[in-house]
Amino acid sequence: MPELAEVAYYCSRWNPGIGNRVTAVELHGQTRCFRDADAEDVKAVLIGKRLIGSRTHGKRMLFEFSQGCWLGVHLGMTGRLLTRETSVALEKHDHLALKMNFGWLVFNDPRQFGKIELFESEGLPDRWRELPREILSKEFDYEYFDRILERRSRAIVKSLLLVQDLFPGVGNWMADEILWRARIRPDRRLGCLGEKEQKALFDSLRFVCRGAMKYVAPDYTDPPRSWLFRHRWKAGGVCPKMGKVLERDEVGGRTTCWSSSWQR
DNA sequence: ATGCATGTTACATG
DNA sequence: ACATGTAACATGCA
Repeated sequence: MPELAEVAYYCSRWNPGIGNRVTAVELHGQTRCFRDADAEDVKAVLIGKRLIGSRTHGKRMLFEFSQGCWLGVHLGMTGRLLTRETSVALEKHDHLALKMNFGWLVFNDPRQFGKIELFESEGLPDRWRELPREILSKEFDYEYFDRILERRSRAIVKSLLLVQDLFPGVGNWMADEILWRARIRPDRRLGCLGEKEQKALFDSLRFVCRGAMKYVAPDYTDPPRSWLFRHRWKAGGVCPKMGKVLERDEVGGRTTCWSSSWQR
């Protein structure tokens, strides 16, 4: 589920913990979510620390704790963050739970494609110092975008949009939404895109990211019916522009939805 | 039972 | 070296 705006939403689910101290830690250290972290360290290090703040970058989240302690979270396919009241029991897929005075901060992930990381460093962890430009940042301008496309003429446009080092936060539904709005078929090669199409792709990329942050990030509200999003999964779903049944097939290894009469 | 899922990555292939 | 494709990861749902 979680792409750019969903990640921002889930990150904010832990806001109630900001300023509070971790009094206990429960975790399932043997699960895949701890493949890149020493579970015992996570437990030992976090107890007694105060949550200072959080940030996201694309699909990544970072929580800052006191004394130079940082918790990285990636939600994978089915991860989410939530809070639980102290009185309720933790659930099966609650792989990490931080106890605070008001309840638990919980990381839950049935499929375990998500990931927990622990960093101990004075300032921002190294991993977070050199990240690609964020799509909605001022530095992500057309010149930068053009340079990304320049040397990848053979790449399939949908696959390119999913590369996190280039377009941090874009996932499967956003990529389809972007291409639909730009009227470009997902299986096109970059090399055959015209100047106008490339410009449309850039505008659409920023539009979809901005819209996702506006609609989804605050409270997980779905985008409007004028977006492909609302139609893409329904059997017999129809293109909001053309009123014709949407196509669905695999492109670049991912299930892809597009409107063959609308996209060229 | 079968097929599929909004993610990432190691490995294979060209 | 580079670019793209595939399998694998683990679970739940229709």
